[in-house]
Amino acid sequence: MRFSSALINTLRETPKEAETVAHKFMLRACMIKKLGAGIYDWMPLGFKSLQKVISIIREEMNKAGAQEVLLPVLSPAELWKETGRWNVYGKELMRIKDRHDNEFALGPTHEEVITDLVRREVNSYKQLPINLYQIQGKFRDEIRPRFGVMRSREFLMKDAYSFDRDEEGAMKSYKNMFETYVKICKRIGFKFRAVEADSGAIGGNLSSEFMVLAETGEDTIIYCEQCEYAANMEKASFKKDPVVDAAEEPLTKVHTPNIRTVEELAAFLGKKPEETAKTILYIVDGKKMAGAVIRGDREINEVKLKNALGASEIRLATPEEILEKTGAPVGFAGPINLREKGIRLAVDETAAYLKNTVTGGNENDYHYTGVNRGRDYQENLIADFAVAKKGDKCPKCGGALNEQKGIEMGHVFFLGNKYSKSMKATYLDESGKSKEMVMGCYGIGVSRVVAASIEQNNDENGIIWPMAIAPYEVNIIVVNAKYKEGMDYCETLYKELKEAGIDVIMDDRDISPGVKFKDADLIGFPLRVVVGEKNFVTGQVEVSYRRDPKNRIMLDKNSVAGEIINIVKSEKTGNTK
RNA sequence: CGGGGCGUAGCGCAGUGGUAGCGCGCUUGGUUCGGGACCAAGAGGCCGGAGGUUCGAUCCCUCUCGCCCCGACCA
Repeated sequence: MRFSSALINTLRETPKEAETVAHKFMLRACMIKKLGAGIYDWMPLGFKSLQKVISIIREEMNKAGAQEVLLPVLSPAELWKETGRWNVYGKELMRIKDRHDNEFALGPTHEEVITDLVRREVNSYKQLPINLYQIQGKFRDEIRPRFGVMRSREFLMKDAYSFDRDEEGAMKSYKNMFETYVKICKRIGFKFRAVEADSGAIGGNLSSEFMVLAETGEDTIIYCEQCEYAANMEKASFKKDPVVDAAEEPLTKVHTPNIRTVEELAAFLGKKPEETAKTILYIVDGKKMAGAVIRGDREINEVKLKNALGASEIRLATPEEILEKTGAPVGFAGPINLREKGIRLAVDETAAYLKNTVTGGNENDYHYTGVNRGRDYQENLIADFAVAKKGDKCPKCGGALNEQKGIEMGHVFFLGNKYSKSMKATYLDESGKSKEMVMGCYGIGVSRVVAASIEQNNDENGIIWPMAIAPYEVNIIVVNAKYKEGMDYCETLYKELKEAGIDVIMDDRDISPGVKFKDADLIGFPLRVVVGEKNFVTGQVEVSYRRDPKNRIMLDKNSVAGEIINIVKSEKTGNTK
């Protein structure tokens, strides 16, 4: 490509909407243009990178034995009603009606559609296992689209679905995809980490997220400094403190006027926050109230709590609801006599074994001391729903846990029979018996991958593309387009590289050299060839890496093509230095 | 959904009750040519939309649409 004819309008100033590094540079480098909130045009330069990501994913998926399909974006509401997700998926599901008032969803993911396809086409154990995937635009009506292409309402996704005869086979498929994702991340050049994750609206009970490590990531990863344990904060657990054995004290009601927070309460009673237990009231699935008891110094992880309660949605109860149901204002809820008021009681492991703790009295201005579970109150369930944080102990080895931010580029799920059951996706085994297929599903946010890569590879001047997904691998800069000998040489070099299969762009624009250098840095082509008159008259041409701009290598003009071809080929096959 | 903010040229911004400017970018000509050069001449705007007040509105008022940020976290 000649720069002079490419649609690359770089911007000197950052459009004000951009927050993150990747978003800023993608806009300035003319990779994407905004059409609306969370809706973007992919410009030629951005699309080239996107296509390279697509190619890598496609190659690895094919190598893993998956078959590519293309499913419709538009899917009938009936399919979603069959699995119940028409309601469960919530407002994030984009819904439309046709002229006959029939309802449709714009696919945010395709479990229903693929399961429907497979139940119609696959009937025999001989056809299993099978793994089908597609690369396609997905639609999600995000609460708040953000960071450009990182969280947008329409985005490109690779989604794959595996169908197996049994759990054992499905686990093999899952591991196969896990390994494939590792390969994809490595080829793209990510610094990443695979972590245990919550399954969210997709379902299933085993899942791993592939996190690209970056400060601007929206997810927090909890990992162990000593062993392999790593989990999304939504899922992460930690080793609980040992149970302290102490003689049970009598239950005592204490007047605690205007004492509402744990800090106030602990100070008032001369105790530490971890010697108290707080009770937080939730509304489960929009109807019933539930109480969650946790140690005073701990925070509730609502994702874990929601799972423990078997709920699809929970929210904090309002002060009015609390007063009406418990008879006490906010700040005085406690587990004692709560179940008698028809409130389900979940107790976190941090609070379950506390001896002689302090809780709310369910009465204005009163708390209890000397509270012991079993003697003073009975729970519906004990579970782990506390937030794990930096400094906690690893649940596997007891080592110190630490935190870091990450961008979720992919997610693999072991689904089990969630969809095959509700949608009756069955096959006949050797004995003619009908059995449910066991499924897995595997997603990669393809457009997000491009942004995540930039987030991980940049400096103050712009993007630093890894060779594998750079829009162009090499940029040839003619310092002065009117210098005929230099220009002629560049033309020859350009053709030679192109013929050798190198993705090359030549900046042949008749503008001052500073602009060309600035654009080269901003867009971030991995390799730069500079042909300037002063060097060229002595037969020298300068080559440099974007990632190491100060290191300029002077080459004989006749050896440039060969060198470049070697560098690009070796970097693309993963031999990066 | 709650709170805050912003809509004026492609991008970044000024501005005024009498229908608009600046910088960058763009076009043309010329001089430059190794880190966003210079001179000259140009093109480009229903001042987000609708209604109202007014002799007159981009400006004041009302509504609306769009966009951005923060929050939707606790006893």
